[in-house]
Amino acid sequence: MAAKILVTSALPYANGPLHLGHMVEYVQTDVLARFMKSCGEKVTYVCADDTHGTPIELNAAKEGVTPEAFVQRFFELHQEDMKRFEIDLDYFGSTHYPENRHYAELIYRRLKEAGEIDRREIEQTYCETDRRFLPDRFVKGGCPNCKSPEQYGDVCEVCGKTYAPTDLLGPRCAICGTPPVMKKSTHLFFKLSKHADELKALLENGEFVHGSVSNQLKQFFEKGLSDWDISRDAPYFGFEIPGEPGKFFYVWLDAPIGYISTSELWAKGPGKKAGQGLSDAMDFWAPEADARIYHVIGKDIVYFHALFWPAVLKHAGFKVPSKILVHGHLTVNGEKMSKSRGTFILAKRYWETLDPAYFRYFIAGNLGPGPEDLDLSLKDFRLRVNGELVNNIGNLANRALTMLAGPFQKALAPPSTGSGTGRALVESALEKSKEVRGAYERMDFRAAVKGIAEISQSANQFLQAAAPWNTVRTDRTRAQGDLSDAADVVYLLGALLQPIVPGLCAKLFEQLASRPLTFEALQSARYPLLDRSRSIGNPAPLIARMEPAQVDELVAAKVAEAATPIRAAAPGEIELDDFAKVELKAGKILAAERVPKADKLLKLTVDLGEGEPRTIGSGIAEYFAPESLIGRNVVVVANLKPRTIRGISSRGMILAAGEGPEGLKLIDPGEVKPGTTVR
RNA sequence: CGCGGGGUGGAGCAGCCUGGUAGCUCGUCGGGCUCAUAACCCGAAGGUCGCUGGUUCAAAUCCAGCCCCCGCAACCA
Repeated sequence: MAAKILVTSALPYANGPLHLGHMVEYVQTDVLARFMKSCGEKVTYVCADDTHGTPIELNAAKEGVTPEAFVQRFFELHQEDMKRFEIDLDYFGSTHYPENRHYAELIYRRLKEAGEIDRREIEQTYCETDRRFLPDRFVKGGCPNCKSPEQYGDVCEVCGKTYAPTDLLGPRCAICGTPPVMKKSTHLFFKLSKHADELKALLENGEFVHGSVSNQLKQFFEKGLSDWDISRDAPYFGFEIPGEPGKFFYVWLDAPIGYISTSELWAKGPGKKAGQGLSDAMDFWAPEADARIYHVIGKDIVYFHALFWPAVLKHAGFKVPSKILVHGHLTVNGEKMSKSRGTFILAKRYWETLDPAYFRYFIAGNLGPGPEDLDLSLKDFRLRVNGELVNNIGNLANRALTMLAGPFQKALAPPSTGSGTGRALVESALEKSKEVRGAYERMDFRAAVKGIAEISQSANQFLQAAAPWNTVRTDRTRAQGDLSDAADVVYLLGALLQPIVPGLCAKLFEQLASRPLTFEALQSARYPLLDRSRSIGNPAPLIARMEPAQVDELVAAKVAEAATPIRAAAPGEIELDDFAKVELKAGKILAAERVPKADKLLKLTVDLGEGEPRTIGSGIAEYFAPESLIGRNVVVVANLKPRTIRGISSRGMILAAGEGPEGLKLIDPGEVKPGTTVR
């Protein structure tokens, strides 16, 4: 192993709160970092907020605050969530810190000196009203391929065709609606295309990424790598490029540089651990540094981390990461997290409702070494965590320790005084713990958890066979010996589980009145593990069972929350006049059809007695078959400001009641003439 | 013919590289036990390993073809 290890999680974008999908990544990284620390490695785990780019700049402007102030709010929230989930970060920084500017400029300068930067004039869409160049996603128009309206400038969501924003039919600025013009601008490019061969070689190296990820990346080489545009024109929230007034570093250039600047802030900061003697980031990042760098990321950003990033680092004279650990995305109840289903679970909502130890255990228990998605099926979640962590492991500790505490006044027995099989139990558990360690080492946490659960089960079986609750009446020495051997296994489990559920293990060690057992100590550990001349502490249940109602609250709470914006927008009481502003009319649905590629949206044609029927978009496709709606009488908010949703110009809103998957009921005014005012 | 991942008892997964009794956890059913968090332990039922064909003494495993699901793109007035 190298002298130092730097572990990172991907930097969360500072324009929203964290959700459970983010937490999967931080849990995974944290388990890895804690495991390596337990092995005695010098590990530093850093993360930071990613603060730059057009979306943040625009969102801040929308709220009338500076981007700095906008970003600061999430900086606090993100750290709170991390802390609640027991993510043991050594440092949490920001890509807007001066240190990050320093490294962004340094890397740029070195790339430039090495001849890696190309200057090219390109033509881009530009909005004269907003006086800004428009990123692809900020231009809307008709798809040049299938003619679907209201598509973004990079890809058609209906037919899947990719194109340039200039190809759009009737393009408009997504911010103000003005048709953009083409305008020339000089941009800076990193000559990525030169480096295809060395990147290919990097991917072939089996350690860098998981096999299925390198397979996925191979397609980029087949298409040929393009040079990478690393500059953006003002206005932009980011760092201005030295010597290039009005040009800023593209957010994806300076975001990963946050890994470097944050590691430096850790090295120099007050949070620095004693005795590690680092002066700055180059102790990790110099090519010759005796260090390993691990990035943990989601599968959505592999392209940046496995291609651009190593090439930039290498040619700027930095160390290339040792490994990119890619995880899949989190689904809830088998589906993508969804706000309308209430399964878009914010981290805060979770920790307000449930102990993060459950989540950490479950996620670790499902994370393999590859980038597969993992599902938080709420029922499985409860059953599995209750069954393994609470009933098997937690109860093992409790049954062994309470009996030692009672009849034996917390005294442990000398080794090998039990029924004779206890020593074998501990020794086989120690043997098994090597497999667990191996699973951790190859980052297969699922296999590690499985091994841990098996050890716990074997100890439960041992107790069941030894039955100290019987032998205590006939052979106290034997009973105490057996219980002490079981306590040894509990102690071992504490070491094995510590990376996953650190808080619970801290309690466990306290109950054993023993110092935390580490993987490092385990290397040379032999029976007996506990100092048998000592007494244990006060046993108590380590973790409570999850009740169905608690788990349901995760989702139920979210359904209420999703509805909140509507309620919050309204004052507690309204005047009659306010209500009078709402024009409710009875309508009859004449036609209903699905909107391609939108699984929640139906396009309805509704007769409101106006001669011309209206088109109304409604997010009810999950609840109603289009055919079943035809002819239905509904209540429509008729004077709602028109809005375009996925290419449909929606003029009105259908009223319906009901929450969750059980169903949604349309409000039916009965058989009245379309256009009748509802009052 | 875009690319990648996957299809194994009700659920989630392992096994496949290096062919040879199909395994684990949860759930279900039955029994045991009672120290412990209404728990713990044991046993049973349940699978033509997506389909078709091929190689082989032998295929979940190797080969060919096909089918299906998921992601790379979103939506929720």
